[in-house]
Amino acid sequence: MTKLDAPAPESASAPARRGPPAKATAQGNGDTREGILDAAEDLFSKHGFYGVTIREVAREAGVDTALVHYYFGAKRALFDAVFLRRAEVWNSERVDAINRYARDPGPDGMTLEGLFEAFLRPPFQWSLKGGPGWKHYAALVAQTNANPTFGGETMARYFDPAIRRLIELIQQIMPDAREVDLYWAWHNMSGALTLTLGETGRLDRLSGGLCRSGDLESACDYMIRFAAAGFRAVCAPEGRAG
Amino acid sequence: MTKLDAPAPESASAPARRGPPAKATAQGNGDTREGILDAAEDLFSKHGFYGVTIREVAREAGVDTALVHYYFGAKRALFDAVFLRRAEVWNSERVDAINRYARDPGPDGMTLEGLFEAFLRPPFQWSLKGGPGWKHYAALVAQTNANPTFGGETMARYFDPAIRRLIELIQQIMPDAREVDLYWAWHNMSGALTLTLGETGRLDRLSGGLCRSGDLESACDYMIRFAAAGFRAVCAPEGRAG
DNA sequence: GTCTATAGCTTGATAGAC
DNA sequence: GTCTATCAAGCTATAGAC
Repeated sequence: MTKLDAPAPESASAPARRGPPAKATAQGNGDTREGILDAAEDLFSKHGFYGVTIREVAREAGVDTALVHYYFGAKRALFDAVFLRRAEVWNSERVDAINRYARDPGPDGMTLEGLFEAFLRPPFQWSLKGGPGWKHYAALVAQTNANPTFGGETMARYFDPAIRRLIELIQQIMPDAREVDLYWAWHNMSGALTLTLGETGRLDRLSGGLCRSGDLESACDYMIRFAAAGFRAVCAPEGRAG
Repeated sequence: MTKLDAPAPESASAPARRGPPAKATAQGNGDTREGILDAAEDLFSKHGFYGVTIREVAREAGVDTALVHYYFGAKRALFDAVFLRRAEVWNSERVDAINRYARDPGPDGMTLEGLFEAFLRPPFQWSLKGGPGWKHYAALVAQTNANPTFGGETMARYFDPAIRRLIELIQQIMPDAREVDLYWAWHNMSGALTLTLGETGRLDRLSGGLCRSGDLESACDYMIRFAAAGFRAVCAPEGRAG
């Protein structure tokens, strides 16, 4: 069982490593570190933590296995480093977007569609236009969110505050909504978001090519309309609000 | 890369194994075989294919590792056997349910809510009351659906026909809906279903205990209302139908 | 910083006694 | 059918030269 238990995630007060730099230093070769993270991000997103070996990461990064340990220590620390690298920008950007929208929603005031547009578009845009790293990261987040073992603390620390802020703003639009309904509605939306960002290709096959998993522009448009209607149905029955 | 490539799934024309029984034989001890499948199902659903070792499966099943290979051959074949065991009953039951509903929808005719109730309730009920094996299986399906590498062929073979039948019946309710819209709407609903059946516990933490992942009765109720409204918004804009 | 070399262990799978 | 015993290969991680 030992191996299957989730290895201890990066702890706040951990010594973490022996001597090497936790981040790229001024004189040090930051490219090597970033290259290892890129390779690990790619592989972890496709095969999961246990489906990737340090050797494969090293090979894809074009470095030696010892170097991976030199920079990141244990394998789990490498995973956490991958996950953390983009977590903050990912979430701060969409929180900024909904806060901007709340400040200046336009003449008609805030709508669920407008709010979701602000909240969802950034991750979709990163995935589409941020380069392959961001696409891999999106898939990694999707996979991690669907897995109870990994990233529990990290997901909660970085992602939950963003979601809570979103729900606060939804409450401004639907002041009579019950909180429990809001969370369940979010859960439905979150599942859709997760599956979409994974780009598994299942929809392509199911639809006989009619839909493409990679068409994230469409996916985002559909999700906004689908979720807004879903929230209204679940949180504002009998025309209470919304 | 070799290890990471998806091992060949159970092929239709494969010899598969050397001598041992592919299924429980009359005189053979079917309990052992089933016990191995139960253990593997549990572990795979929690840690994924690469996160589980044959030794752990054997230990949890209370048998020797050699016996696992005796019954199932390679590790991937064991995974496929786990996945296949409940796939047919899982899907045939929900297809039967929607077909029954389509034949006798009640006085008001078919509704999206009624159809989704018929389609969604069976897997939720299995997960709630079918014993731990069914709960593990639900989580395994959820995880597999979200992963591009595994179960591609198996998922398509057993699950896609059921979904296509569901979409056919939705088309009877919303005859003017465009097919592409129906598939994208399904995709949103599928993501919610997947995340819910995984019971990851993320929602419990996010909501501060207000919602419980294990409360599948509520989860199903919410999903039906959320998805029905979502389908209408996406597939029947401007009150075309539905 | 980057490498070679290797320790120390675990893995999937098999051979063969019973 | 079930076990013991074992193999070859692969793994993470480290020590130490440069």
